[in-house]
Formats: sequence, structure tokens, C-alpha cells
Amino acid sequence: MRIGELSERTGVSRRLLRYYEEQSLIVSERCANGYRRYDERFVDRVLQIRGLLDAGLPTRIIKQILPCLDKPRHIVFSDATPEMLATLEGELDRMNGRIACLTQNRDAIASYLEEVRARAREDAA
DNA sequence: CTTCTCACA
DNA sequence: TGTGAGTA
Repeated sequence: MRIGELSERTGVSRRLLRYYEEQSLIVSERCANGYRRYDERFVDRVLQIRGLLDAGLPTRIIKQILPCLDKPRHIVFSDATPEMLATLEGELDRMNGRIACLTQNRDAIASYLEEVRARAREDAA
């Protein structure tokens, strides 16, 4: 498929897909006219990249761990350098911190809505 | 429609 | 990290 179709199926703008390619997050083949061509599997791959970016990971880290996530059932230990394990541990901590923050804000919003609903019920009665 | 680069928030 | 404009 060309970049337009991949964009529609992933919800990621064409511009952003080229940017991810520039960051070596994805690769593409080229048609005779120079247009990019993508395989079906890049739909899931792009969505996975989006998920990691939304989780707060920088493209630099994603580029490093994507090869490992490609073969989740066949872990290549040679890929797991001490440096990468250290950065992954750091990212894990950062993600846990974000989760804690999200949980706190979710609970705050939930309890606020609860009070508003309770007040509405009082006024109605 | 696609490509690219440059500038910018 | 992500976008817009201008080009070809």
C-alpha cells in the first residue's frame, strides 16, 4: 500500500509517517516512480509505535527496542546490552510514574463527578 | 496524488 | 515530537 492508505488505516498523518521513517522507526520500499510502498504488517507496527510514543518513550529508545519486540518469543540475548537494559529499567520506572499520576487524576475526576451527581440528585428531590 | 527540504513551535 | 509551506 502507499503512504495515503497506511495513513488512513493507522490514523497517523502522512507527514508523521515520513517523520517516523526519518527517525528509522519504519522503513519502506520504493516504487519505480519513487513513491513509498508498505507491507500489510506495517499497520500494526505503526500502531505499536504510536502506543510506545503515547507511553512517553522517545523515538530513540523505541528504535532500539523495536527489533526485540518484533520477535517476542525468540529473545536474542546478544541484543540485550547492559546499556539497553539500564535504559529499559529507567523507562519502566517512568511508565510506572505516569501510571500512578494517571490513576490519581482519574480518581480525582471520578470523585468529583460523583459529588456533582449527588448534588444533582439532591436538587431534583 | 506523491516526493523533498527548510523553518519553527 | 510534530507541523506547514513551498517545490518539483
